[in-house]
Amino acid sequence: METTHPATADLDLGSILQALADPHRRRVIAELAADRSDPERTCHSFGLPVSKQTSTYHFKTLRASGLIRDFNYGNRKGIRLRRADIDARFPGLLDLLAAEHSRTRQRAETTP
Amino acid sequence: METTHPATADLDLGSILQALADPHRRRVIAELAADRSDPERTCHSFGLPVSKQTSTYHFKTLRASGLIRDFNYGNRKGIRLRRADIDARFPGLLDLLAAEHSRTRQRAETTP
DNA sequence: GCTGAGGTACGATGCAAGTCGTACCTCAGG
DNA sequence: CCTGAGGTACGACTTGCATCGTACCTCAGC
Repeated sequence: METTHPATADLDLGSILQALADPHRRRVIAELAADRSDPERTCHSFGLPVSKQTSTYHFKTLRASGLIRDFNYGNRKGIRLRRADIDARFPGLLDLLAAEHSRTRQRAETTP
Repeated sequence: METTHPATADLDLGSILQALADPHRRRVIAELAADRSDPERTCHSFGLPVSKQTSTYHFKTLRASGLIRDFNYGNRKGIRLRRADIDARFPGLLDLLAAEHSRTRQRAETTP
């Protein structure tokens, strides 16, 4: 089964902003954006407080918007941030999310 | 009647991204972001293809998210982009929207 | 070749968001 | 002091979105 990802030139700011409007999806992208090593991660490694089906839905939305690319290994799946593509089309966007992520973590540590 | 605007420190990226997820609102902010002279504009100067009530709703949403500030003159009203505040909290965000705005205009001129 | 973990497909549901109708407010200008 | 343009308040309606239940798929490892 081939998962379809939009081409770099087809990345649409509207779709991306709509994808980032959801707190869960924004958290995922912020976490990915903050890690400059861009590792391949699994869906459930983010610990989203939702069911499996909902998780699938969110990651599908992220893929359709072009923010992530996913790899299907059958019983496992890997996702990776499309950093180069996003930086090329929307420079600064990922920096914003990374900054927000570190600010959120800081607040979480300060007020336990 | 006092319209309440969030303080600069209270600007929330979630609210802002949600506000920018709507095409009409994004168009307004992109247009404002592209004009570096930051003029005070009226609501209907954007020519949104919606009714008066819906327009009120959208501008209220934009104000609540902290993207714009509005001034009530009774029978007239002015709105202005909170550029300094946004640049301070989310540097690069308005540049993204401005770039998108110019790209949209270019495409509109190329394919009439 | 079963089993189980990870993931998908389809459908249903509950709630929020965008839209508009009606009615009302506010001031500038005749 | 009317009138009209710009704007708001409240309520109703409709659509879309996030969520989950049930059922099914795919591969690794035993």
